[in-house]
Formats: sequence, C-alpha cells, structure tokens
Amino acid sequence: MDKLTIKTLAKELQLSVSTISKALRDSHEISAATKRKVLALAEQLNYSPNPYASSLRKRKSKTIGVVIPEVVNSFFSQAINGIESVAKEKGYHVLIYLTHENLDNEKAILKDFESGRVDGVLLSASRETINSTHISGLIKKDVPVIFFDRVFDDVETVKVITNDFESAYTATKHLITSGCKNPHFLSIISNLNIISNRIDGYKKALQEHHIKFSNSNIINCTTNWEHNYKLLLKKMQSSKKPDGILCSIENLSVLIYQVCEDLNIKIPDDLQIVSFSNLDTASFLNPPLTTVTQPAYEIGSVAAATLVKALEKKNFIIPNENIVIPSVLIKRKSTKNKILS
Amino acid sequence: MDKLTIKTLAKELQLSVSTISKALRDSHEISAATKRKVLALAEQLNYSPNPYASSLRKRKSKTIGVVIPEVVNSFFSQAINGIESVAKEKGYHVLIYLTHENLDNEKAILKDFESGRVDGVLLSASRETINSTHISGLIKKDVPVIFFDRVFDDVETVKVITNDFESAYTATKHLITSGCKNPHFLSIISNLNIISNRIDGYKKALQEHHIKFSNSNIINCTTNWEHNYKLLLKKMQSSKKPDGILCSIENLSVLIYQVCEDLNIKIPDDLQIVSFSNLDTASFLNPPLTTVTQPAYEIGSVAAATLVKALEKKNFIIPNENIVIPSVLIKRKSTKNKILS
DNA sequence: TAAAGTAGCGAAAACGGTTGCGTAAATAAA
DNA sequence: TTTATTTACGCAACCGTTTTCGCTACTTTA
Repeated sequence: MDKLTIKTLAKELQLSVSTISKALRDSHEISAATKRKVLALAEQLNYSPNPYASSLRKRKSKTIGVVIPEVVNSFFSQAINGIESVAKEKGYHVLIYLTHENLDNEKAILKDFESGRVDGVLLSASRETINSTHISGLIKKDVPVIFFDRVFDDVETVKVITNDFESAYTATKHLITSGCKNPHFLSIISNLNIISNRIDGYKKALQEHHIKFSNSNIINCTTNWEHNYKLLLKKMQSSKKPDGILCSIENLSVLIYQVCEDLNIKIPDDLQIVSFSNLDTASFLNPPLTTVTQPAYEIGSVAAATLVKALEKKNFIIPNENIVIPSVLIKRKSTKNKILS
Repeated sequence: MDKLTIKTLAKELQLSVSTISKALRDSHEISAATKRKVLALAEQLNYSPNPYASSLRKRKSKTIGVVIPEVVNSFFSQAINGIESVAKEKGYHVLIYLTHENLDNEKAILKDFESGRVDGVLLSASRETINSTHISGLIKKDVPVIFFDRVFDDVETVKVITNDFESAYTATKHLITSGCKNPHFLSIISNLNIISNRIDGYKKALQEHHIKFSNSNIINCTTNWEHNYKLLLKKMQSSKKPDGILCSIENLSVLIYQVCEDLNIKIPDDLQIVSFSNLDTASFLNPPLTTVTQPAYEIGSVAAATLVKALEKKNFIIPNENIVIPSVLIKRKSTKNKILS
C-alpha cells in the first residue's frame, strides 16, 4: 500500500495539494463544494495529516511538556489528570517526564525542550532544585514555562500554587489546640518554596502559642527510605520526642505510621499526626489521617489552561503572577480535635 | 535572535549542511577534526536539532503513546513509572492519553495515532472495550500496539499480563480456608479478560470447596460512585449477605471499607476482604488490607522494553505471545488467615 | 605507472504539509 | 459595455533535517 499523503488526495481529485490542504483546514478560499469532496475522500481513504510535517511548517507542535518529580503520588497523578483534561479539550498532546527528584534529570529534560519539541512546559521542580537558572535557556527560546506547586519566586512567570504558609499554620495550630506541646515538622531537605513556606507557617503557629522553636523540631528526610525509617525510629525514642507531627510530604506519612506501629506508639494518644496528603485512603487508615488536602486536580487544570491560553495568543506574555488555590484541612482521627480555651 | 538551525552552523564553519548533519550524527564519512569543530560550535551556540524535522525525514518520532483508563490509580501510575524508565533509557518520549474508561475516547486516541504521531503504542483497554477491532487501523499502518494488563486475546501481539486466573483462585481459596462460606466477587461490568479470568479463578475455588455459585455472587459496579455505594449498602444488608469479598478493582476496596464503616460491619469478623490492589497504604488501612499485589512497575517496563525492541529491529514482527508476570497475595488483617484442615 | 580503492565533503532531492501570492473566471459596480 | 472586485484555485517556496549520490584528491595495489 502506498503511503497516504495530501498528494494522494490531490491526484485523486485532480486538485492541487494546496487546495487540499486549505480545504482540510476549512479555509475561506475554498468553495463549499470542493471542501465537501475533499472531506469525503479524506474520510473514505481514512487520511490523517502527518503531525510532524505540520509541526515543522507551522512551528507549533500542539504539545505540552509536563515535568514532575514522580508519578506514583496522589498529588501528581491528580494534577496530571487535571492537565490532561484541558489538554484534550484544547487539542493538545501531553508529554510526560519524571525527574525522580533529581536536578540533573530536570536539567536534561528542560534542555531537550529547547529543541522546540514542546510549545510550552508545566513544571513542578525536584527537591534538589535550588533555583530556576536552568530554565533561562527555555525562556530565551520563547518557550513558556509555567510552574505548579513546587515553584521558584525568582522566575517571572505564572505559578499555580496552594496556600502553603496558611495551611501549615492552620494545621500546626490544630495540633497545638488539640493538646500538642511539642509538634515537629517532618519534611525533606530542600530549597523548595513550598517547604520553607510550610516551615514558616509552622513556626508562626508555634510562636503564637509561645512554643519555642528549635532546629531539632524539624526532621529532615532523604530519598533513602531505610535511612528515613531509622531516623524517625530514633527520633521517636529520644527524650524530647514529638507529641505531634506535621508531615509535609505525603509519602512520609506512611513512614511515620509504620514507625508508630513498630514502636507501639498510639495515634493520636501518644502522637498526633497531620499530613499534607491527597491520599484517597486517608479516611480508612488506622487511625484515619488528618490531612491538608491540596486541590491537585485544579492546580493541574488551571496551570494547563493558563499555559494554553498563553500559547493561543499572538504575542503572549506570561504575567508574573501567583495563582493560589487553597488547600483544606480535613480533621480525622489522627488528631484529637480537642477544643482548648 | 535568528533561529538556530543546521544552516547556521554550516555558514559559520564554511561547511555544507549535509556535512554538519553527518558530523552531528557521528557519521564515518566525516573526519575526526571536522566532527570536533562541529560539535564544539554546536555546544557553544547551544544548538539542538529540531525533532520534528528529523521525525519527518526519518519517519520515526522516537515517541511512544501510552493509553490507559486513568492515572489516579496505583497500578497505572506504577506502570507509567516502569514505562518511563525504559523510555528514558532508550531515548524515547512518552505521550500519555487517558480514556477515562470510555471506549469512544479510546477509539479517538487510537485513530489519532494513525497519523504517525507515535512509533508504537502501549495500551491498557477501557472497561467499555469489548474487542480489539478498533486497533486494526493502527496495525494496518504498521504501528505496533502492545497490550498490558487489560488485554484482548483476539489480537495478535504481545500482551504483558499477570496471572489473573491463578491470583483470583488463590485469593478466593484464602478467603474460604479462612472461614468464608459465602465469598462474593466485587467487580465491574466489562468484557475485559482480566475480569472474566478473575471470575473464572474465583469460580474454580468455589467449586473445589463445593460452594455453589450463583450469579448474585457477583457484584457489578459502574463508574457511578453513588450508585455503587447504594448497591453495596443494599447487598451488605440483604439476607444472603457475603461474609467474604474478593475485590477485583482497587478503587472499589475503599468503597467497601466505607460501607462497612457505615453499617458497622467488622472486618474481618463479619466480612473478610481481599483486593487486587497496589496501594502503598494497604498495610496501614483499618484493618490492613489483604491484597493481590500486581507487579505494576514490571508490567509497564516489560511492555515498554518489548515495544522498543520491536521498534529498533529492521523488520520487526510482534510475536503473538503472553508475557505473564505473577502477582503476589499479601495476607493482612482484613482476612483471618485461619488454617482449616 | 596505471588502475583501483578510499576518505571527506557538497549538491540536491526528499519527508508531508502550509501559505503568500498570482491569476483566470465569475460577479458586481460604474 | 467597461472596470473593479470577488471567488476559487494553483504555483512554488518554505519548515529543518536526512540521505543518496557524485566528485575530488589522496592512498594503495598490481
């Protein structure tokens, strides 16, 4: 079978390729009758235009690149869901890349994007990322980059985020009013805004309740599960062990549950826990986990919609703006919900 | 700034475009000295070749299309993880498409692939899919399609699956030997192989233990959460209510936990549950959920590796073969683990 | 020394659409 | 009827690479 191109149609209908092309794109230069004939034949032969030829000529790929740390994660998979829904609606295709929380991977991916493979980028930085210098190349090539969730302030673009500071503040306050005297902050070492913002919110709550903060209140995990486990095990057996934990990373909440089980620490009696988490199963954990639930789907869809809108404009300028979609604290049984006066 | 193409390099170095192209691709026709110069300039100018021009010319996109029902799902996100890892290693890009369990969406996506957008396809069918007729167009255009997990026997290609029949058999047997007299099968209406295979495995276990099977033993859910909830609620209050459930769909396990909580049904005393599931949180549910855990990552990576291998061959032929990677039954507290003689 | 082979590079034709411009015929305006 | 305008289409350049083929100069072999 011969390859089926626009030329096939042209020959068959005794028309020029340009006429076919215009007819297929519903140009006003072409008569309705001709359009009908062309569409009919295209349909009959099951013709579909080569996207790469089109992309080459139009300098548009109708493709967006999504760069995230990981996919096995409720937050990110929900965000993808949101992204995909608007991409599909707007006729865009989505390329997915995982950094696995590694900065070099992130750099390599963004570098590849300088080839023009994608029209725009949706990026959630890895935990190793310390600034946004590595995206300057993309900006220079007029490839818009929109950040979501894990953003950097030093780059002038749209950042779709949640209210990390307030959420951490509220969550910590919830721990304290539920009786915690020594709430800790469980997280990862990172230069990420979301982390520092959450820490700040946490600190503010401590301050308001006259609980003095020390650096040992912050438990920093790594990517090494074994190491993290031992770290937490040790922490939970120390003399000044926490009676409350604000967990900043969804995956770590499972870890702290594990440690509590192994050490026979009762939640919430011995330790209260609230975690930033989008787990569907939060309410069915033992005990049900109090969560700061982020609007992951919305963050993804808003980021994608903003990007697409920019791409469709003639001379798009990405405003330097934060779009904040608030998280919600869902109180469950891993905290006591006491009301203190 | 002028656009940076192979011509820019050619002009700068007083060489022809073909020489540049060959140098960049490390052709033996080009001297080492020239290659060095070209590479150096390319590096210096931060040149990266246009992938669409290359794809057009080479008729290869180095891109694979991944079509799955949903992404907010431990199994599929782990599978993506596996797919991405081999794609990255082999220099392939991955386009993600979600069917949302809808056959029309699936058809539309596969239809789009006939344009040559992707070199190959990794497909896990939607629950509505009843056969594989809609992929014949792709096959005709020599776009290899490899199925994973949710496969169809009627298409001659590689199918990467797990041992659904045996797993369901083993899981059901586990329920029965743990004391269940009336184990039910919780699932969805679908023509999918995985469903019928699991039902067959379930039936075989019943038969071996002389438990008579009736159609009412199979609880069929839809995509409507509310409807499913009511259905289960009713089922669990009926006179012949189940004392054991084999849940065939990960998402439904949360539902049954919810119903049990609302009806104050004790797990595992009143109802034992085992679910096909890849939830990280399974061991921390209340009670910990006995699961048939599928090798999701491996299924994804094997499927991707097989596809890539086929794509790299000159005249690839996709063998008609099943690659079976076994699941493992992990017994936890949602079943009793009694040992009956 | 002549014939044959090889190394290194360039010209040009693809790959499959898109688009600015030109033009002939048809229609409208003068 | 003449002129201006519109309609509908074709021509050909172009998007940025890749690849075949041909050419020259140089090296090897008989």
